[in-house]
Amino acid sequence: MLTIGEFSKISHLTLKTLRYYDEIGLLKPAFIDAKNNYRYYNISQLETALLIARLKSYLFSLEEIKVILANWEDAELLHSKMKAKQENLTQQITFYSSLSKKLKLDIQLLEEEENIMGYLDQIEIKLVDHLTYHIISQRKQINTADFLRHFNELFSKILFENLSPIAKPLAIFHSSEYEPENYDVEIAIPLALPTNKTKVFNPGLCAMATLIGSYYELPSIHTKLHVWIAENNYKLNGAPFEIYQTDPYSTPEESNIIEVYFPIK
Amino acid sequence: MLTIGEFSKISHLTLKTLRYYDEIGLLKPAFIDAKNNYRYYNISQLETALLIARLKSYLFSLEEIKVILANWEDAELLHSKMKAKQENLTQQITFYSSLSKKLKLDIQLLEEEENIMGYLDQIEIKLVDHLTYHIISQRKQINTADFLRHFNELFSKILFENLSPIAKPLAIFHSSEYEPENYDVEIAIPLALPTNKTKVFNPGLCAMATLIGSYYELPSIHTKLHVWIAENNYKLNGAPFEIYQTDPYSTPEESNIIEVYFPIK
DNA sequence: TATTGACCCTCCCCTTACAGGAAGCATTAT
DNA sequence: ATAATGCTTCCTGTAAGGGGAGGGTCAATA
Repeated sequence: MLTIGEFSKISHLTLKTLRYYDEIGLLKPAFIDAKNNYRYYNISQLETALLIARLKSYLFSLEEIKVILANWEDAELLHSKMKAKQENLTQQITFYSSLSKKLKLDIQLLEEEENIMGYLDQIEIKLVDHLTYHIISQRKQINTADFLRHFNELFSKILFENLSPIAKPLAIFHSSEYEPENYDVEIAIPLALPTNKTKVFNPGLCAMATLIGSYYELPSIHTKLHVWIAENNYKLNGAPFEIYQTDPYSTPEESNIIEVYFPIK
Repeated sequence: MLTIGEFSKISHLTLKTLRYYDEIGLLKPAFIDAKNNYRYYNISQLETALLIARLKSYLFSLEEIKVILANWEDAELLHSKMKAKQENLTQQITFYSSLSKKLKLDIQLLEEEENIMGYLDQIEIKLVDHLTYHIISQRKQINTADFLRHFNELFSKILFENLSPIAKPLAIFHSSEYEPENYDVEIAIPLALPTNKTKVFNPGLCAMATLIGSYYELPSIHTKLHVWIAENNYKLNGAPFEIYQTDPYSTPEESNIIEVYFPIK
């Protein structure tokens, strides 16, 4: 039997860590003296501690490690978890690599003594008096991560019912705040002929900017439009919407073209 | 002036986030109505929000971003921070890559139906009745991260005073628990002749195992030794120590050779 | 045997960057 | 007038412990 101090010394886990592992049930001491609450560990628990440390070094969470330990006999589980973790790691690596690239570009900009926010000045704004469309649409509260899925849902419906779109698809944003997991969005497709399922979409005068690239630049476009609207003494007049000029499903992220409209007066 | 909801919609920052940024002083609304505490933002603050989001995407902490914003005129500061962050990122990438490699090896082991802890069985333990040394030593509370630095300190002292080592350097561990930032370690070098600065080091009978590879395998060695000592009915008899057969400074981590000794009886 | 120093315990607060929700005003639309 | 939004503050929770306070225990020494 080892005291917690001895166990700590051998396993290279701090006292705090050992007590915490006890608390969350990851590594409970083999024996606890009832009268003074001293923790005592078995020699064999040292190997469990090693295993935990190894899994932790692979960035498993303690919760995951607990599950793995509880099913230690199940080699298949361990195997799949490790496979998943490696997949995870490679994703992290590609994520960091692309970040590193972007950062490098910004550093270059800085070294050429340009402002890193300079790209904002590249965004052009046009006034558009928009056409009237007959649209078929679905309005929903969605998670922004599932946006594409909902898009495709409507697409297949159109195809299935043999309706013919007359213009690119669009999305209208009704949310009154930014809530990425519960976004009030209306996905719509303009049709050539009005039916009992279509409605009229007539936003009137709009300020428009074109976004080329990843969706994550969207706040820049919105900001730019709002600054422009304020500077030119217009007022917002209805829900903003976007028209997708390229298929967001098959187009690589960086060459997406999205037109962003704000109805104004 | 924009209400918090409008600002949220444009900037794609949630209400929670905006209130939090206000709280920590990262992005304070331009105006707060004193009678109802409503927050109102300037249009120009949208660009600040964009900047914050951009820096955040580069994994700067909010605290770092605050510093950068406070010194926005200082282009040199921004440049150095970004350089540092990129250095940081490349380190992360190499770290994840090496992790991924190790993980891959373990997955292979699993697929060959071997236990991933099997390496423990490879560790051989020998009984050694150790020689007596005259050592010159320094005992200190150190941070394990600075271990090598302290080692070199003693080395240069030896060189400077023209003393001749007779055996490899060693370290004796007196800590009663594992405390990586405050580790009670005695670094020692055996000398040929006793002087008034040396003392006798005579650990007696020891169990010994050799660690080849990175320091982070040390808990395995300790565990193995303790299991062995318990199984063979010995008892610990003094502070464990390590003898460095290779120069930890110039040897690549994975081919380090360290002998780990536990005095026993 | 008394004491001292080492060792152990529990409990509470702190960390990051918010999310979730409750309870209660304020404003706006119908 | 009423209802629906919108805004506020306040509390709790997250992962994996670290830091420290305050107090009980153990083993070796005087």
